[in-house]
Amino acid sequence: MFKELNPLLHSELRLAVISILIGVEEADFVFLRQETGATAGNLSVQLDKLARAGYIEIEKGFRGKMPRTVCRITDTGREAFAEYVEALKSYLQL
Amino acid sequence: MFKELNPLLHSELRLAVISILIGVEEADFVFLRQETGATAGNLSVQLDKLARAGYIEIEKGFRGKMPRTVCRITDTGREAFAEYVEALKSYLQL
DNA sequence: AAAATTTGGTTTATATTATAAACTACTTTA
DNA sequence: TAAAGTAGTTTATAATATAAACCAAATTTT
Repeated sequence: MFKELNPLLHSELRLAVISILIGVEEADFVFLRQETGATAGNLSVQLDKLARAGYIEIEKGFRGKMPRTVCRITDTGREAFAEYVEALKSYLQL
Repeated sequence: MFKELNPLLHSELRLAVISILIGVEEADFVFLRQETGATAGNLSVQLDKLARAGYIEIEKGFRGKMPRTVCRITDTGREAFAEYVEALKSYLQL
């Protein structure tokens, strides 16, 4: 009846991050922070969880002299998101 | 950009319960347990949270000699669910 | 050129949540 | 009448989300 909701995606902030990354080539920490309104600490933790799950790739570099963390969604992440949306539909009758 | 997700509804089991109750006149504890696959303890706790929020009504009675807990969604609950679904759409681009 | 502030984060502590395990009270069956 | 089942509740524990505190380097201010 109800499909299981991937707990890694069933989280407001992580879902927002994935939702952003789905639509763009890449996004950096500052941008994600602005778009989601999250605190830096929270964002840092949640990005790490997504990366450990293999749903996103995180690349740390520099823009000029300032550190810059760039995120990209992976194929695994894209798949997981699609499944999550399918599962949700069983709850929302969309 | 992203709408806030009502944390009371953004929970797998509570969402399943509301999803069931949206579609029926009423449902009892045993039925909800079967449909959701939840443990009795978990269901009991989550039903209580939904009731305290005014999202469902709980009526305790008897069927013959056995206790029977019947649940019904309220207008408040229906509204909250509709808003939750709308909010979700901002994450899922549905 | 120090000192203070800002930027871009990470780590750690805390509060909340979800969940299962343990328990209660009563009923049915052997 | 003892054992097992039914219908739940309460409590303990583990997992989670989140913010607060922190850090290092860069930039700005005085």
